[in-house]
Parts: sequence; structure tokens; C-alpha cells
Amino acid sequence: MRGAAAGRSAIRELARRLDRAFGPQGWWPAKTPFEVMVGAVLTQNANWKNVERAISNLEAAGSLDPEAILALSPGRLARLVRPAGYFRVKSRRLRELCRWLLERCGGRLEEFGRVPTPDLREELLSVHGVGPETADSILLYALGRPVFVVDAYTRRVLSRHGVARGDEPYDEIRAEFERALAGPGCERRFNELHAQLVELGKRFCRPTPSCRGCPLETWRPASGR
DNA sequence: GACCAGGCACATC
DNA sequence: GATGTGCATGGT
Repeated sequence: MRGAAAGRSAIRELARRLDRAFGPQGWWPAKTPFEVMVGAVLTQNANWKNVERAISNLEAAGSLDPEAILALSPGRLARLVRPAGYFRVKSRRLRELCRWLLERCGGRLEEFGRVPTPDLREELLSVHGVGPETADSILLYALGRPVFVVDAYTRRVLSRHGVARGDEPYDEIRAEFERALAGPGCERRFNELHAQLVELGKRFCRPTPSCRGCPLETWRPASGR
């Protein structure tokens, strides 16, 4: 990151502008916290539309809970999640996550209530197939913990607007956002800002940029020096 | 037909 | 610690 104080004030300004431009996004689109967890695995490097198809398949099969997923044969589970891509890998990751959930809390997420967020994060990261972004999506969107989710869009936006290089370590970027937006009810801000960054990324801040009409079209945060 | 999408694990240097 | 590669579908 660039100068820390300048970085944090740039992040706050970014949040203000995106909130003004896009408003509340209503993430995560799921009926239950467990469905959020499933979506977090299935969306790894995948288009969300394809993830929705896979989740619909699971729902239609009556398999949108941990026991039911583990009761499916590996081949059957792989066929159900096929539209989300990497289906062999992802079906295995889903099973790992379900196995952990059942062992850890019998599938009752409320039992995580007392576990400190950093400890829960470490536990999630120890599950095969759960990396930083998946763990943080689960913590924020399924469990309501104050954790900022860094994704490829976040890095691209930071890089395009000179807030950071964009290739900094995951936890460095996450910590900077969390410090910038810390405070009571900050999980709400983390939730909206991440969703708004994705919206910005999909519509404007694409690999080949289409900046016409972008709410950040002329935004160049001050260097702070 | 190439490129892209709400990553992660693993091998190698 | 950095960099490269396999994993795979469906939309643009």
C-alpha cells in the first residue's frame, strides 16, 4: 500500500463514492447462511450466473444442507455442481466444508456465536479448499462478522486509481480496509463496499476498462505527500 | 476462438 | 516469498 494514512482516507472516499453511485446491494443473495457458504466455494473463479445454476441443482435435489451433501455420491455431487465449473475440485471442497461443519458444530452455525473472529478465520482457513477470500466471504456474509473481503475487483480498482499497486498480500489489503472503515456496525459497510466494488468491476472496471459513465471516471485520490 | 468470471492448492525455484 | 500451473463451465 502507499502511505498508510493516505491509503485509508482514499478508501473512505472510495466507499462514499460507491455508496452514492450504487446504494445498498442486498448481498449475499441466498436464503440461508449455509447457502452462502456453498456459494462462497462455488463462486471461486466462476461467473455468478453459473453458480446460481449449481445451487438450484442442489436445491432441486433436496441437498442444500451439510448432511444431504455428504449423503450424495461424489459423482452425483459433481454432476449437480457442474455448471459452476471445476466441478471435480469444487465437489470435493464442498464435502470438506460440510464435514468440518458437522464435526465442529453439528451444522448449527449459531454455535459459533462465542468464537472470536480471528480464531474462526483460522479454523476456516484450515479447511481444504477454503482460502482467504472464501473464508472472509463466509465470515462476513454468512456469519455477520466484521471482516472485509478482498477480491480481484478490489485489487483492480485500487491499482487503476493509484491507491495501491494491487498485488500486495491479501491480508495487507484487508487490514487496510478494516482500519479505514472500522467502527460500530462496520460489518454493514464491509458488506456494501465489497458488493459495490464487484458491481463497479462488472460494469466498468473490467480487464479492458470501459470508463464511460463510471462513477470513478475522474477519481484520482490525493497522494497524501 | 479468445477472453473472462465474486480462487485455491501444489510444485518449483 | 514469488511465480507458474491445473482445475472447467458458460457468457460475451
